[in-house]
Amino acid sequence: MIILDYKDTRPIYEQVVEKFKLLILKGVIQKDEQMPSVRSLAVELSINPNTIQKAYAELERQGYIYTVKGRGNFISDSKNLLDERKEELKNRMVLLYKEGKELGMTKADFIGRLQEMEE
Amino acid sequence: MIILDYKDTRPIYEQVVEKFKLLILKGVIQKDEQMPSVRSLAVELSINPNTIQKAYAELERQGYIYTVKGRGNFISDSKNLLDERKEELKNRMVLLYKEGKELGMTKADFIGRLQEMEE
DNA sequence: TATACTGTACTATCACAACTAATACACATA
DNA sequence: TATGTGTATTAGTTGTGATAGTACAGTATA
Repeated sequence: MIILDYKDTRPIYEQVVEKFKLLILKGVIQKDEQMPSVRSLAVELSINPNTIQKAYAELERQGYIYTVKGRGNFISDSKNLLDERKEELKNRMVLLYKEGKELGMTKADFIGRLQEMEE
Repeated sequence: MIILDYKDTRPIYEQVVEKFKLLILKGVIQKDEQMPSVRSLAVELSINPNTIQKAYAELERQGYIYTVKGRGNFISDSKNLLDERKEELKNRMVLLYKEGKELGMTKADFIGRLQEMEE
């Protein structure tokens, strides 16, 4: 279901969180579907169950999944999460622009680069 | 000359590098001007000289400053560096856009947000 | 009820990075 | 020569990421 990148310098649990966030936001895994169990995913990825546990705890904290003790972890409703994520991306772009502005760049510099890409 | 943010989770030496890169690119410190000495800056920021040393080594590696043993660290010519930095910012924005595209966002979403800002 | 799944909690240990601390050495210059 | 530069080295502290092992509690089902 997910693949780890060992060249990536980020912590493993962060990668796991990131991958699942994408799968959930893109709708690949849907509302109330069951997540792989902590132990099975640990075996599949050849890492320690505690690391998966940490990733799941983070996903729950951020509202992406919910836990039912003794049964497993399940996907939350991601409608609002998707909108929040889109806002976050736009805000990060504004921060980039502000950084560029300090160096003498204009909106047109950024917009131009976007427009010259194929959609 | 610079101020550290202890709420920032990044390493101190990275913050020092970042702050000086901005000062140099913006022309606040100019070509051949002298950097504060490792020891004096360490005292000023109340951190260890080795940490400053690490930051300066990184700045030199990236071409922002040059070292004269026994005399001090001095600012390099930043003409090309500025252009490179602008390119880097535009590339980071492209990455943001690609991330958003996976979630169903369009160029217009990003461009719109930029345009509704006052210049 | 017994068994086998779930998640959760805790402790111990290892590795590594960031940072501090102290010291020593080499070069430049007034 | 004295003082201020950068550089190098070694040692120790702290925090984080990850592994390892164990134990416990809730759920489902044969």
